[in-house]
Formats: sequence, structure tokens, C-alpha cells
Amino acid sequence: MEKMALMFQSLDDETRLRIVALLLEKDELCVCDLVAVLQLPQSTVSRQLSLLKSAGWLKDRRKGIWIHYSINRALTPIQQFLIPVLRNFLPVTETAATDLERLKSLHDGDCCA
Amino acid sequence: MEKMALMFQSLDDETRLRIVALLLEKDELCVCDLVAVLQLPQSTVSRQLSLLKSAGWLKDRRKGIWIHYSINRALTPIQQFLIPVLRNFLPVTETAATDLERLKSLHDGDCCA
DNA sequence: TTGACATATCCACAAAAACGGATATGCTCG
DNA sequence: CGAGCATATCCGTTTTTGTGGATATGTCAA
Repeated sequence: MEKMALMFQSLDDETRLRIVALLLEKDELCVCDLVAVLQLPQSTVSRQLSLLKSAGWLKDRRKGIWIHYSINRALTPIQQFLIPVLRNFLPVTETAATDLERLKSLHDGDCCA
Repeated sequence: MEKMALMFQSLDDETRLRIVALLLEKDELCVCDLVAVLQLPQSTVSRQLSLLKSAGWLKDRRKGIWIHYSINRALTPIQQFLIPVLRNFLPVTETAATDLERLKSLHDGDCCA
């Protein structure tokens, strides 16, 4: 039950949901792209990323200078149940639309290959 | 998106999850029963109940001296998606089992009819 | 109306989480 | 090695959330 509470807690933050929403669409993003899209300080983004990672939602992959984050493919059963919820309700929001817009206009003039 | 964050937030607390777990099994419970089962101060239980109610998860019904809480039948779409998750994963926990046990042994010698 | 009871709300305090600038780490290239 | 860049971590501060005793509200029964 505590586990369950922690699971929900990992999703109760606007910034974290914005990150998850982006990664459900874009599949893999480096931190610098996320900082650009979210328009938040790098330390803030980085902290939420590592929180999502340690909650099991994300994994990272170093590629030279950059670290790419993506949705972890080995989710727990609870998380697998939650993914459809996120897929259904996150992209609808205005924030998600704006973020995706920014991501698109970013990706000619990309920071990392 | 903010809405979504608030939805998850309403479920990120152990006490609240215990309440929801009980109401998924028992259908309707008065505050005094919940206090007895959860073994927490009345003010604590009452506060979390009103939080869950204002999040739309619960509704209450006065019956004389007592107020009975139950799962709201008019849940939002997001909540309807989440209910199966809760049904699947809450009852499995040890806490839930113990709570249900306590509820059972309570219900001969019940406080409210 | 008064008293007894169930529940809600208040309030002062404690615990937890987020924030973001500063700094550390780690990689790459020259 | 050393410079420069991307990212992570640290840390002091602020914000948010929870807590539970005390008190207020509301209902019933006498």
C-alpha cells in the first residue's frame, strides 16, 4: 500500500507529468531538450528526471556528452496499468500541446544529435 | 494537466488509500467505524475523508447522528480509469488485509446501525 | 431547551517536498 | 593534461502537506 502511495506520488507533480507526456510522444529526449521545452532551470529538470527514474518510470542512456531519457520498458504491473491512463489524459491538456509545439520548433536547431 | 496532478495527489497518502480500499470492499462506512479500523485520531480520519470527498472520490450521506461515506458513483473519466487499478492492487497489501480483518471483527458490536 | 454523541473544522506545529543557484562529476576533444 | 560542455548533486530556503488536540457544529432524545 505504501508502494502504491509512492507510485501515485511520483505522478503528482506538474513538471513530472509534463516530462512523461513528452516521452510518451517522443520516445527519447536528452536533458537539454527537456530544459528548453519545459523552460525550467536545469537543476529542476534534472532532479525530477532522477526522481522519475528511481520510481521506475524512466531509464537513461548516455550517448557521449548527452543523457537520453525514455520510458522504461520494464514497468511494474501497476505502472503498466497506469500507462493507458496517462496516454489517454495527458496529451489532451493545453500544457502538453504547448510543450509539444515547442519541441517541434526546437527540432530544427537541435542541441544534441 | 494540473487536474491530473491533483488526482494523483489525492491518492498519494497511505491513510487515504486505506480508506478507499475499505470502501471498495464495504460499500458504505461511517466515520466511527473508520476511526476504529484505521486506529487513527478522529480528526485525522475526518480530514482525509473530506479531502477524498472534495477530490470527487467519495460522497457522504447523513443518517441521523452518523455520516456514511461511500465511493462516489459519478466519477470523472480519469477516476473511472483509475478504479480498476485500485481494485487490482490495493486489496493485495497486508495493510488492507489487516484493516478488513479489524472491520469484520468490529461488525458484531457495531457502533452505528 | 439541555445533554450526549458523531463529525467537522481550527490552529500551532512538524515533516516532507520543491525550488534554483552554486558546485561537482563525467565525458570529449584538442 | 586541460578546457568546455551536459548533467547530477548539494544545500539553504520556501511552500505544501500532514498531524492531532481543542473546539465548533449539528443531530437526536428526553
